[in-house]
Amino acid sequence: MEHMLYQALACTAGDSPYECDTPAQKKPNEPGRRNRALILRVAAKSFACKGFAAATLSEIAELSGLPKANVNYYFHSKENLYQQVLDSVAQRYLDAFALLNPENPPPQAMEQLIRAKLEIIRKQPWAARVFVTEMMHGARRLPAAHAIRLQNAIEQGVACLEQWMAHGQLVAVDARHLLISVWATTQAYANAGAHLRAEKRTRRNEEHQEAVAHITRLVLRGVLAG
Amino acid sequence: MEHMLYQALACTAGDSPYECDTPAQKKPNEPGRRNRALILRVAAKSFACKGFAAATLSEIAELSGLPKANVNYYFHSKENLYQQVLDSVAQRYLDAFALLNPENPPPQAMEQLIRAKLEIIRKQPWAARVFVTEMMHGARRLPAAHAIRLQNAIEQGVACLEQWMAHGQLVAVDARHLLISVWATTQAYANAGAHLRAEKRTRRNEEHQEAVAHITRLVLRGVLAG
DNA sequence: GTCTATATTTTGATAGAC
DNA sequence: GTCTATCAAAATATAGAC
Repeated sequence: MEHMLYQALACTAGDSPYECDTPAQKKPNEPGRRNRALILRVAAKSFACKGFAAATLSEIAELSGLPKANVNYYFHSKENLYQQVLDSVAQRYLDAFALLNPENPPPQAMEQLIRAKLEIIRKQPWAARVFVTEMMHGARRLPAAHAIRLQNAIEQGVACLEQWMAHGQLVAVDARHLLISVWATTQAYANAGAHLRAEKRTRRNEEHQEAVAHITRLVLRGVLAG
Repeated sequence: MEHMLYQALACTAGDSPYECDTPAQKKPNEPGRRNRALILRVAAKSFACKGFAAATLSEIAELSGLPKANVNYYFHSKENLYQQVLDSVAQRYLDAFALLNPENPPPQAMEQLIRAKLEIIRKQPWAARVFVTEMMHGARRLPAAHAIRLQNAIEQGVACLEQWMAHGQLVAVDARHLLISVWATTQAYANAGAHLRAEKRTRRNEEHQEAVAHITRLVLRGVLAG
């Protein structure tokens, strides 16, 4: 049952005005190179806002300014396009969980985890939401390789928390619950902040730092030993 | 922007084996009475697992053991069926937020809120997940009356938290962040617990009490003054 | 590589017999 | 009220010209 934990680490929120994950970079390489990237960004936003089933290739093509058949030509199928969106953030999540390393002191490690997770959402808000929504629905479309690596990363994270508890560095609570709390809180905050997307970058950075501070304080005060 | 908060208070997780919200009660009233209830329960599960767009009336009808046209006859449209699922839990959520009352002492009030939220999920796990997923996607299908009442309930909750902080009963943090943390943590825990549904009821009650204790401890230790 | 036109499938909804 | 058969719309995917 432990291996089910990773499906529970998900939480998302409402849409917001159209703006893609990364600004369109105009590198006139091969002709299709730019189109692929463009479609991928538009698709991330579409899947994030509407979900896999409700999003349509027609709309993705239209918003990309390309004919519908072009999308199928580049990505072959809706399912594959979706999986490539997942691919574009999966590694970041693995790296984030890897921060829970028994070698590190708990307060810093957990703050780094929170910061890393918020950073993912700041850099790729739409793909990140697709990712957590996918986990939320059982991760059935997540390629098996990613799913297994994620399970391992999460189990290692739990083991790390339990080791800290055994060493008296954390209050002894259910490590799974604690990890869930951290995941859910960061994601929920990110979703609340997503509505502020239209504002200035400086404002967003302020919000971001504020969130790291608040979540870290809330979690660490609740669980730090001594 | 404050009124957007309620869209962020959402978090869900993976599916689990088929089992509906409430056991089928066999009251041979009017012929359609039982069918309506049956369809509603099956639909809640379907919408919860697949989302509005991916769920199909055909499958809902099949799982209900009824012909497809019967569903349309009872509920007229997919949209209306979905809204009736939302209706079946909306009031419980309003009641839960109402527990944040400045008259009450913060620790008890917040524990009651956590307990109430977990209780909703325990009684109507599928409808509850449909509800939070709906809020997560912008609450566009939530009937306007419900949406307005929810906004008010949430704003009153935030005001209550801020009043407690002003009186020094809570550490002064961003009240919105705090409410988000509580919502996200309870929902995430509930989702993690959803996988244990197949087990004995006693085990589930243990899990439930354990969750209330853990979440309350985590939140209150992090935020209680003094 | 790019795009127009189309085939195939699926779904929500209804018409009409019983 | 209940159910079979069907319609109309929409979406994925492909065929094939350029």
